[in-house]
Amino acid sequence: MARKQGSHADITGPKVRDAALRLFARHGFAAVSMRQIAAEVGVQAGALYLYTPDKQTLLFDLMRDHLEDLLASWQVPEGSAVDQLEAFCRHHIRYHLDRPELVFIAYMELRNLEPENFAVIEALRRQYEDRLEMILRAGQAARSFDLPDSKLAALAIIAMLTGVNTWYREGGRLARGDIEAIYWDMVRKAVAA
Amino acid sequence: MARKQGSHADITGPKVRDAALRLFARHGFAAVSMRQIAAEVGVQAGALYLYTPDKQTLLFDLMRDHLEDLLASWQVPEGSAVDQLEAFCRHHIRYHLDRPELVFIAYMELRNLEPENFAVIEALRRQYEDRLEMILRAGQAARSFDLPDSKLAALAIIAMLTGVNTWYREGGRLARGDIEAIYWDMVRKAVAA
DNA sequence: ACATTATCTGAACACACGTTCAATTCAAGC
DNA sequence: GCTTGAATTGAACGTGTGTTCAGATAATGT
Repeated sequence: MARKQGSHADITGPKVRDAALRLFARHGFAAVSMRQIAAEVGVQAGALYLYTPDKQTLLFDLMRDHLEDLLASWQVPEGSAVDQLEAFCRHHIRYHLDRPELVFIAYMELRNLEPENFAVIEALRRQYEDRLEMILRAGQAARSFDLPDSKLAALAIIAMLTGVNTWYREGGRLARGDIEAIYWDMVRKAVAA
Repeated sequence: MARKQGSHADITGPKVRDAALRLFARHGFAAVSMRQIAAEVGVQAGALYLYTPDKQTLLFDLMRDHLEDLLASWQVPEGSAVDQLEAFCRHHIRYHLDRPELVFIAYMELRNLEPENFAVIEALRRQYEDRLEMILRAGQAARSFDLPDSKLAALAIIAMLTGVNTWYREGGRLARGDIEAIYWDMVRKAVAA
């Protein structure tokens, strides 16, 4: 009894991705079986292989698309290095709070990637870090920032900002705008000349 | 052929923990089998159950002991809030760089803990965060620090400091003392009045 | 109305999982 | 030298794994 009403590839495909995203984020890639994903979608396990060649690719595609989307979602704006850094910080927080599951997976499941897939993801992440580091270097050249090490500062800032995802809960004590402001305030002071 | 020369419980017990630590850190709890751990120890899988009631407890014991050790390894020293914060930051980096595998597991494998075990670990982590927050509050009361939110600041600082573990490699560009100094510099400025 | 084809099922494959336990081995105590 | 008991093996238990595929189904194009 295949091809029930309204169940087409256009619908099932995204459903598979969504289910995998949700389950991987909650239980971890290794702890989730293809049968669990299939059950979440409402389909038998075999049907998943119409939408992904294997489980590994399912994970890899989620991570790659996430990072490519992150890179595409923001360009360094015109303005001073301070303005650029503020825009970066606010966008980082906003973007990450909007996609907690993707962010979580992209951080936690790196070791479950096969080497060649890992290299791709690593390169994309590096691009993102480099973008921040360029802003920091420019600000340092303009004497707006005082940093002992721009690479470390970039990594430290990203770690700090991404940390928001570990505690933020919808409807909590603070609005997103407040959080952006608080974190931007700390970053601004940390790099200040 | 049991009880080979020199193989006693005093030796095998720690070996099991060490092997589990190493393998969990490298591949993740869910991706490591009891047979792999046993092979690393040089024993059959059944023998592991002389040293742990089950796989879950093996993970939980590693995490609990790590956090209890972390809490025991440092007390808030006498001195100004600034001095206390510096001591905290330097100790945090030092302690975490010395135990990358335990730190990694304690962060990454939280979701593989059964609820009651999770609660224990969560409580220990909270204690550690609270200790930092107390320093920040004291410094704020003394007008040494200017913080919009001491709880967020504590979490942000810990996230930033722990981030060191994601990039630090033995024998790299920077010595540990340099790293401590760089991070402390950023923290100091970030919370400064 | 019929043929086509995208979509899905359900069973099977070979293997791995965590855990248990009777049987075995060997160092130590008497 | 004999008994005891801690340490370990090796096989077994039932269940689950990722993946494949022949066959069934139903919407679509003609």
